[in-house]
Amino acid sequence: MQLDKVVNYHKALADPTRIKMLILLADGELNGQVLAEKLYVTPATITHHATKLREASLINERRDKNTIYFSLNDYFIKNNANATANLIYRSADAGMSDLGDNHKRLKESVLKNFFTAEGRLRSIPVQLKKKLIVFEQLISKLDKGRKYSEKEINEFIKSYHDDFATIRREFIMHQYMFRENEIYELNPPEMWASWEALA
Amino acid sequence: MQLDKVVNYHKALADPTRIKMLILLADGELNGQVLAEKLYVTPATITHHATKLREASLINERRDKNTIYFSLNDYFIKNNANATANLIYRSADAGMSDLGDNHKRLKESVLKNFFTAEGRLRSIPVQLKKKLIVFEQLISKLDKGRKYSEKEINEFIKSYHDDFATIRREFIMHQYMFRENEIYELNPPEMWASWEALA
DNA sequence: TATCTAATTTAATAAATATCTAATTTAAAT
DNA sequence: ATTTAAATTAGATATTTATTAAATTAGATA
Repeated sequence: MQLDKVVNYHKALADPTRIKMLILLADGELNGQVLAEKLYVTPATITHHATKLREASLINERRDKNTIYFSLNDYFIKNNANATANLIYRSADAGMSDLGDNHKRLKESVLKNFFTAEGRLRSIPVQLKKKLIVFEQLISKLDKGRKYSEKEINEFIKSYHDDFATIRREFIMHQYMFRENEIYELNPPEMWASWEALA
Repeated sequence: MQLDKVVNYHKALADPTRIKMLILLADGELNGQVLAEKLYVTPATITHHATKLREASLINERRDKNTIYFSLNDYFIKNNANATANLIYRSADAGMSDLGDNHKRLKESVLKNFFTAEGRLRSIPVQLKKKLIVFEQLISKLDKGRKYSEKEINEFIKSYHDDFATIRREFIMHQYMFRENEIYELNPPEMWASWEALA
């Protein structure tokens, strides 16, 4: 269940000292001593908070001699927020209606640029919006209601892109599929992390 | 200071029972008794959580006779998430000349400050937004459609900055270029992780 | 080897918080 | 005016968590 993940993400951000740490790190990497000084707490406290931020994937670390430098993990800070709305609204109006022209155009452009003429995936988009378009294109090739073994899923993804592990993980993360006892199955579209939540 | 607001927002979502309440409410309004029953807690507990959710503007209430019906406040659930990233990224560098203006101004400022008169890159910006501006400036000097060897790419980057390895890696990471069999080539701009995603 | 430095762990404490039961309030309905 | 149903408040308890001082670890460096 990803409930815990969402809760932990918010717990990580539910403390003023940790938010201040992130604000400081937005200016560039800093080590524990410096953070402690700027925030008027002891290094032990920084270690404590760094652990929580690390567990939520909000920071990265780099060691240089005895010093550990912390920096932001941009990706997770930006994208985890969506996971919350997606979790809450999974059954809500993911319906048709206002598929704006913009999105239609973006979709065309993404499908054209990220897929080869043979239909292979060139690379995984970095921008979430585009990534979801790509994933939904792949997902549309799977059968609703059918149960897939992990091996089958891997083979399926590999027919589009070599990095099947990443993509398989993201399929779960964005709730296109769910896994139970090593068996994978599509979720209903209402549960997908579709682009509409991102406006 | 909006720090408290952001912290409170995350505190409100940092509890599994409250997230479950919101998930239930996504299907439509419910009163306290029903919520208590579905979540296996007492009405008093629901009152407690409702107070926190109300303080974070995540729910609305409507009274009908003796019954109070709770419902989601869509607006705040969808929009407060951005406030966090904004707080983290915006309040950094508050002293510099790029205060929340349009992108054109920021771009001018970045190009002016991060490049020498001779066009060399002084340093790699830490802030993602600025970093992408710098990268796009470099990328604009490469030829679309042309195939580059790794050595050529290294030489090209070195003409701007000594740390060619980092920059080359980031070119790939942010999808300005792709690499195949040691050959580098520009991606179309639609694939770039451009600044627009960060607003 | 001994020493220095940054970070972590440990143990203790104080504050915050999630939950319950029991009592109280609110606003009908009888 | 009494009764009833839903919600809130108050008080108690157990858990979590933010913080610190002190001890320990992990890497340099002399």
